[in-house]
Amino acid sequence: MRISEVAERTCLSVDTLRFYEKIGLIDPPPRDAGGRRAYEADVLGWIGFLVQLNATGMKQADRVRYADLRRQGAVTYAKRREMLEDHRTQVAARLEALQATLALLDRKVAQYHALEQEAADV
Amino acid sequence: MRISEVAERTCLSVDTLRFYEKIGLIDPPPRDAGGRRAYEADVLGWIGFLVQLNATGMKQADRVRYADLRRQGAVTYAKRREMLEDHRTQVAARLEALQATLALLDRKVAQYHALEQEAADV
DNA sequence: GCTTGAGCTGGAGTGTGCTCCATCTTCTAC
DNA sequence: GTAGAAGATGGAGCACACTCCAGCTCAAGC
Repeated sequence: MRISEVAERTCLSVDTLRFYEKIGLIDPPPRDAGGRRAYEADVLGWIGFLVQLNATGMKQADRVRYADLRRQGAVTYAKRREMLEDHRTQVAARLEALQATLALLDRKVAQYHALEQEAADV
Repeated sequence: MRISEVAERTCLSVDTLRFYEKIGLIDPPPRDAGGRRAYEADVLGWIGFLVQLNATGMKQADRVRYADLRRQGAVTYAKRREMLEDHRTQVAARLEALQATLALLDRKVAQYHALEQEAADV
């Protein structure tokens, strides 16, 4: 798979993929005869997971650390599990905050509806 | 209330409060005899709401816009309600994404537990 | 064989949202 | 009345996570 195809399938840009490789999030893929990156299909799952970690607020430095641990294989299972458990805690907290804000927004919207009605009644 | 007290109560820094004032998120408060900001207590609720909007991903430019509308009074009720409804939609989407990731993290953690167990059994 | 487009590299630039700094004034406590 | 903390201002600097650029190579189609 060429880099443009990976970009399309992951909804990342070509530049971002090269950037992720540069900082160690993605392993350098093999190259074709012309020196171009030739990705294996299985990179898509990994990138998808990275995107999800990113979207849920895991910092780049931590994602790099996780990628490093993954590269080291089975001996880092426990450390990787701990990282994911920590992140889980963060995500759960953010989830609660988001739910609280959702409720607040609903109250505010209802308030504005009432105020608009009042103004219209005058 | 002096700026340090507002900072403490809102968990924002003094610098951030002055920055928020500069970009129009907070109205310039009256000053005391020595030229220092003397905040009214009711600013705390507003700042708390701003913090919540920020924490749930509303952009600074949009918060500034909301603050501007608020400053204009009752004639902007409908616009403000629309902004909050739009943000509600965003928050709901992020909530779903977070829930999906939470489930994924749980699966991954369970997988790692199993893998660690396997490794220990060898 | 020439054009066009994709890809390559190293490095500079960008937007967001603060955060820090130098320098000055003012208040409080001793 | 002096030291030291807190506050003020304008502007520079920073961290994060990309994003873009110049200048080059390579491959495929006409």
